[in-house]
Amino acid sequence: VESRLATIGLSIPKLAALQRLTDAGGSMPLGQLAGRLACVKSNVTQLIDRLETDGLVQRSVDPVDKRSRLAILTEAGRTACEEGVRIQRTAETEVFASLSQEEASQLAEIISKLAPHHC
Amino acid sequence: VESRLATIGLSIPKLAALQRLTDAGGSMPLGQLAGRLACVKSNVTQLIDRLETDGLVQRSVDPVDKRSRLAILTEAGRTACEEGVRIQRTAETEVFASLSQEEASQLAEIISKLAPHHC
DNA sequence: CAAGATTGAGAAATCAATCTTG
DNA sequence: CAAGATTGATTTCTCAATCTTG
Repeated sequence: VESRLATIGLSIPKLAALQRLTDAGGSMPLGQLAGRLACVKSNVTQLIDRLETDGLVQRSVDPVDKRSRLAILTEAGRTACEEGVRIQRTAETEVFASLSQEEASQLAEIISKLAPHHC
Repeated sequence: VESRLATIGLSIPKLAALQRLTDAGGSMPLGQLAGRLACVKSNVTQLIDRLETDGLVQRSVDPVDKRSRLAILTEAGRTACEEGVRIQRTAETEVFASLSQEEASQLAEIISKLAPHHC
């Protein structure tokens, strides 16, 4: 997955951030993004630094609360996200093709018990 | 797991390296260690750098092949490994206690299909 | 030249400390 | 003061390039 994403300049953490922004309609405060990505705020600060360098995201002061910064998807960011998701889906399909439908259900049930906070 | 290991100055990668060295009787060439840890050689170089700083491992030239360096467990390294394994086992037992015996078997079967190379 | 290891650069993640704003 | 974000330091990991020895 990683090597294929790299061909379009993305990585798993970068794509995850772009997806959360897309889910939220294109922008989100950095703190909220940290919550969605299940990581620490300083991590998001640096991740957005890199995405901003890539031209996929822009920062802007939150008009409502001036302490907060919004991460905003650019047009290039939107495009990269769509292409990244396509690559990701293809790779996932290949990996899980080795499981039967019943095994997939069992796995889902087991994961929900091992990691209840992520479901 | 990580926070508990941190109380004795270890981390998951550090403990993994100490365990592989213990398995091998106390010493191993760095390249071979990289194979066992399923990572790249440069990664092991740095990991052993830190373990050497901690006094848990020592480097030595391989008498057989002078290109190769051996990572050798110190007494402190052996002790830290034992204590780390104890901490790890306790934590794992707690996590998997939420699964039934049948679910544990199903998980083992599923993992063997998803990651055949690691079994 | 190959194989073992190291170095340098960069991505990713965490923590503690700090700065700004509410 | 508390909340949002950033900075600096450290760990971990990868890759490409290099050095040494076989």
